[in-house]
Amino acid sequence: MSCAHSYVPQLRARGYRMTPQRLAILHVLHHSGRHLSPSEVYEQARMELPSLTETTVYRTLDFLAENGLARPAYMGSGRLVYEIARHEHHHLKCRNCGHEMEVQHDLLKTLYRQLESETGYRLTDSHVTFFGLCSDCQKGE
Amino acid sequence: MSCAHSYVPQLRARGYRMTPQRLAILHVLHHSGRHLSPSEVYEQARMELPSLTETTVYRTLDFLAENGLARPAYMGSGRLVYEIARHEHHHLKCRNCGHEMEVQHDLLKTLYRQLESETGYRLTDSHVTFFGLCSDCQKGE
DNA sequence: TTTCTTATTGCAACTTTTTGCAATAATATA
DNA sequence: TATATTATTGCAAAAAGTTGCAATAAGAAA
Repeated sequence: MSCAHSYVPQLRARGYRMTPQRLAILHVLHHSGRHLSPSEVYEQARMELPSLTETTVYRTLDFLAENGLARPAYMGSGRLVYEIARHEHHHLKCRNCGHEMEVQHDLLKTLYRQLESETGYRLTDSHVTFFGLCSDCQKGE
Repeated sequence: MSCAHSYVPQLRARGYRMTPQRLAILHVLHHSGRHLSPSEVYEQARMELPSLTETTVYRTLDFLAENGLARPAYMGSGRLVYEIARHEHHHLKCRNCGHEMEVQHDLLKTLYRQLESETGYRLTDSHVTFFGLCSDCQKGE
């Protein structure tokens, strides 16, 4: 029934369990394909699993992010949103119309290397969201 | 008394007013020199201005950020923290010991240009925080 | 100085997110 | 299949952050 079953092995491998709650939440993220806020996830997942609680949604999203199945992002609302994890990427969002596009992580590789050699840090991850005006909104100025 | 008076012209120029609340909050940010959470700002600013409310702290921090006097950052706690605005910069934080260092914005200039030419966007700003292991914590692995 | 305009604040109610803990249930093992 | 282990959930309460609106006060103008 739910394509979300395909995530079971990834959890098992780390010693975690698949549950109806996680299944429902993964299912919602997987099919939406876009960024969802915790309350959007809650509303949608509740249709499949009415007993689901908000507490569990918050904890599960955090858990999925921690384990690489979901990606958290700050998209400028001041609140964290989540999407299903695919390839590693970042976001570029228009301050005017809200249009979003993905920025491939490869574009940051050079910067990562540069930072590592300058600081001695070994980089593991980052929170990156760029803001600007998309080409359409630039015309309308 | 408060060095924060030096911020008055920046507000006036934009048609805003200086108030005891803003003065107290700017003073706290200015002297701490590090990232503070809204509740830390509240606690400290209240010593100067006991009548200050939390609502005002949230609104003022947002206002100062909006007007370039403070800089907001997501430092991995999931919550927004603020520091007084100096030059434009980003942050690099150790996932292990929490040590933070600044990343000069110049380092991102090339990336900005590259993004602009590839996407057609005109970049205005970004939320950027890098995470990794500092050199000390790498040794201890 | 006094008056006027409106930016700003405080209050109270509300929404969002987090936390501790006891109860539950997913899986390994017998 | 039954039992044991412990990851996971739900509940209730707390903490963090937001919003609408009437009252206040900063600064411009008279």
